[in-house]
Amino acid sequence: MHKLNQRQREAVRYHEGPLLVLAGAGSGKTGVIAHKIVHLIDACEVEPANIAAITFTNKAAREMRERVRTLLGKRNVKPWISTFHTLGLRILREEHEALGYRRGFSILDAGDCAGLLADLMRRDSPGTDIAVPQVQQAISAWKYAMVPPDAVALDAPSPAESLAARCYAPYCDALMTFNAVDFDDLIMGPVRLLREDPEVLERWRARIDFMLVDEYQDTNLSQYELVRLLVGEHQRLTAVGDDDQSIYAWRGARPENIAQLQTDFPRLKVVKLEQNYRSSGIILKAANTLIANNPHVFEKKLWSEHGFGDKIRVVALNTEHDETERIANDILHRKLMHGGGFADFAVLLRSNHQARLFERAFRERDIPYVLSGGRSFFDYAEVKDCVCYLRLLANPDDNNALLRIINTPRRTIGTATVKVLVDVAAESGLSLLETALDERFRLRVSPQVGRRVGEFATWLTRFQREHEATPPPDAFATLLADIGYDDWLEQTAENEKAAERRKENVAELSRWIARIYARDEERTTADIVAALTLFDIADRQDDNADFDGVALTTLHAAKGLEYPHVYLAGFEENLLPHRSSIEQDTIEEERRLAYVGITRAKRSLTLTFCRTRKRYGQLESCEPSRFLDELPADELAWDGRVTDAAANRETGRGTLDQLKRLLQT
DNA sequence: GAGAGTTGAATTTTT
DNA sequence: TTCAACTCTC
Repeated sequence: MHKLNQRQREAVRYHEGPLLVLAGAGSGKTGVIAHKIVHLIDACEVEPANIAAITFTNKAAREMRERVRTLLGKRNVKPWISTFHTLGLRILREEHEALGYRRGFSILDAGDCAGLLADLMRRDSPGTDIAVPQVQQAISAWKYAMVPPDAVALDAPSPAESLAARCYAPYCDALMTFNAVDFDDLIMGPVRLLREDPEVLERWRARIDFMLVDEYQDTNLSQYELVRLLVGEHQRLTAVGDDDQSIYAWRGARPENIAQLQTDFPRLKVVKLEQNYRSSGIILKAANTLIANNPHVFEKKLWSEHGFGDKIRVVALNTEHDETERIANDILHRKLMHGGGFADFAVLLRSNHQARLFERAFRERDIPYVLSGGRSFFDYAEVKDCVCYLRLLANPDDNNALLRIINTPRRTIGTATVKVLVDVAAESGLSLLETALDERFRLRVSPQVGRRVGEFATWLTRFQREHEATPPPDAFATLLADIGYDDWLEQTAENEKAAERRKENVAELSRWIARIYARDEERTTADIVAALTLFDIADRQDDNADFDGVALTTLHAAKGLEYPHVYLAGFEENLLPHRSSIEQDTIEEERRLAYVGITRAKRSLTLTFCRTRKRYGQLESCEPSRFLDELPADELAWDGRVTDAAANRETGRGTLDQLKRLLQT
């Protein structure tokens, strides 16, 4: 506690009513939340289990848990620290019956849902050129805005939206029959229930004495609603956020939820954390000046006790090729001059495709790097297969899972057979697994086919029954042996190396299952599959946590991280701000994105832009970002022949005018 | 079930 | 331009 500054202490100690902590970048907010949890336990005698601290990502939750554990020392108490979705799952698990779900319901990830939707879209409009993600996003948007299928207008202006509207209800119905939920349902379901059932609402309110919400500016409508409902009249809520770091509006985040707090909680107290412990004075000045161009409900200005530091370098390059070379060489040069590791450097990008050139430049120079994003563990086919088997064990109605594995490993059950199975299931109202053993299905296929499908269904049903009481890790091992999965991986892999990798993935999954089971909170197969799905093995990336490489990451993925030396590449119009944001007039969010990028830097910041860049294989001329003009000119050190961004733009405009005039005459 | 050919996307992405 | 994903065919 003595390590905290006065504002931080105030935020920790105040618990009498609703509190909003406006935590600027690098102001130590995780520490504040962690200290507050401990303060509530120690000084306010709140029951640890009745404290709910909610984050957005598993990573944030893990960090929070670790901080709290360090502060608590040897004491073994467990405040509830989880993501929004895990909180939703916790409620749904206990209340699933009220919402019409059966035991062991499945959680479908985005990929599963996309497949399901693609199917529904094909059925509605064969040969449509509307992309699945578009429809998926529209439906997701309705869900997190709490708009039910029957409230959606079918005659939407755009074809994509009206297709989404037509698919919305069937999509929800399909999930219901599969006894499955998607990620949005994990929030929406509990909200619906808490709204409709006062008794359930009371029960959950009684279980939560104090709520803390991290990254509050990222909450969407249904998440805010969940918080509001659970907090109830006693209003013991601490929301921590920064409206200037809201960069997820495009996926439903409502930075206005921050201002909304004042309306919904008139007694709201506001504490601003403005002391920054990360960056040099010049970097903060740049950040402050830039973000001052956005409208604000609460004014905020970062300051620090660090020195003023080096000026911000602005480098103009001719091509994007020059840009990557320049940055790569610069990193090598600096490392040589000042020592330190590669991990002290980060190249921040607006979009993923910018990364490719950097990868090449880094490889040419043997610069180790870590790329953000990338493939998830669960994208591997073999991992998906295994998870589907587990899902099916927990939830025999999970048709989606059954379709994936009915012929994996090969059981000579082809598409034609599956189609008959699906048709009969639709007619009879049975699940696919039940249909497989049903007379009506057998009459429609040849005896051999009927026997093959029947064998599989019988085996699965029996396995399920016999292993109901088996610890899931053991059941999984037996299952793999029964289906001869390792053999199949070997047979189908292109080479030995690939086979080894795939088998290792399965082995790793087994280890995860064992590890989750050992946590003692998740006992059933359904619990474990849910944990796997919501978890996404983010910890894998942490394996490389001590890997010494340059961070090559998007601005979005860099949020919450910090680096001594930051390069912001592509500081150009049409890239930052992005072209589509200019078109859609969402410049403010782009400005916040630039702000997030700038505030990642501790000691040095370099902004680069190119005069030309290839787009769709065509050379286009570029202008420096308008945000360059919004930075304090005195603190910029220009490198390259261009000395003034505004002047540069003027000349560009002048030439354009001349061209226009030429064309007119 | 593999290989060739075609088509489409290039803004951000966690759960 | 370039790559990935999907489709079609044998």
